[in-house]
Amino acid sequence: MAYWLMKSEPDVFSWDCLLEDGQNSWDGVRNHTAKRNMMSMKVGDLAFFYHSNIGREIVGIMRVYKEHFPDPTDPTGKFVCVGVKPVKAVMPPVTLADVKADPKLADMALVKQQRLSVQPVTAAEWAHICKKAGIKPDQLK
DNA sequence: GCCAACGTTGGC
DNA sequence: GCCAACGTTGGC
Repeated sequence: MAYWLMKSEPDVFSWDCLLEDGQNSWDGVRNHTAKRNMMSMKVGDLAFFYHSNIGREIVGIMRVYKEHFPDPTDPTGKFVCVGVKPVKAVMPPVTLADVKADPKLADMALVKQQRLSVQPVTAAEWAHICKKAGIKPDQLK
């Protein structure tokens, strides 16, 4: 069981779009580190949905329901995507400013590797953010 | 809109 | 294989 954080610009694909669709293929990633992370994902892993650029905040939690497969939007066939489903909204959202202001979260890739769009989250970071957001582990079943 | 960080490309 | 040039991401 691993934890992740995945970024999307909300004017391209938002948390509300995911809710509306019920599920989504996380395609369009063109970075090899992000690709490696997606290839490590297992069914049942949980991920924060982060709105980059506009909002700059964690707005939801989703679950991996389909492990990596070739990204249909990649003509070179080099990149992969995973299937995700929404689990729970993070409301109010946990903002980037919140994360930066919290010493326990200072080492998050979100802060240290600004441009990485699919990144691992440690169990401690995951638990801490959920606690901030008032989300209990049994709400993520 | 600016620009820092950083990934990629291509000449050598 | 190095590195300068260039493109993209994403915070501010």
